[in-house]
Amino acid sequence: MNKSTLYKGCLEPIIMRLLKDNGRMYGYQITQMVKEITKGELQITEGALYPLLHRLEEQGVVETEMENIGNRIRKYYTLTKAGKKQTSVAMDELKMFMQSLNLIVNPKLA
Amino acid sequence: MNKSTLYKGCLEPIIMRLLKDNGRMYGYQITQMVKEITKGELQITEGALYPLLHRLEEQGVVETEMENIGNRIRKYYTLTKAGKKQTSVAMDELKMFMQSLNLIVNPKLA
DNA sequence: CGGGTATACATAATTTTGTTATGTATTGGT
DNA sequence: ACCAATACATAACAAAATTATGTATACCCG
Repeated sequence: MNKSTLYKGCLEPIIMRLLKDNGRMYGYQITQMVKEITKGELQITEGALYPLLHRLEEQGVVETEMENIGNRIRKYYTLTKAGKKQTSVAMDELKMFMQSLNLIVNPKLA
Repeated sequence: MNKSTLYKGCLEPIIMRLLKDNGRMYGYQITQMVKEITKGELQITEGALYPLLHRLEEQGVVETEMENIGNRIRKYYTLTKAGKKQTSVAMDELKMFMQSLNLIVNPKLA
């Protein structure tokens, strides 16, 4: 009965959205921002995030830059041009989905 | 790029919600009602629905009755008492999740 | 009357995707 | 010295959906 499983399927568009808004982000930063924005409701696990980011890179949705912060490495992700287009589409779909969810959860509005 | 994959993880609460609203439903009816309510946006596949219903029955969330319609059989599902309680919890979680999604997709409201 | 579509169930093989666990390594506070 | 936070990564596993398939009745159309 773990509520966190709800976002299965939505994780990808969520990440894409954050990247679109913030331009350039690294993985850990994404997990923290999601936690912050949702007041701790959504917690993205690293085991879900990193493989997803790698997949998006393979697909040409994002591109990466490494940056050294002191002796520590950060891997920054940015949406490619194609990735931005895909994000727009994904956002439309996500919004439609949210409306659909709403219609089901809130049938009185029908 | 199938938008339908978005509801992965939300299917169970969606079904529970419909059962709570409509009292007694059969599988095919559920697929049709979801399609109708969401104007064709959400299409639940049978391969996802039936195993889910069976799981819910095993877990004591729903109980079933067979009914003969002509020569055809319908299997009706109803929430058990425990199932109704779980549905309330699931709805709270789903609403929280929807709010979280909103915060991410609609950051301007922050 | 034959064929396609809708109704209505079910399940198996496969794929996708997330959880859990683990590993490495730096940084900073106490 | 030690623990928590930062920051990456990946492997083993589990859950849950897709896709494909199967069975069977009912109904409409040409």
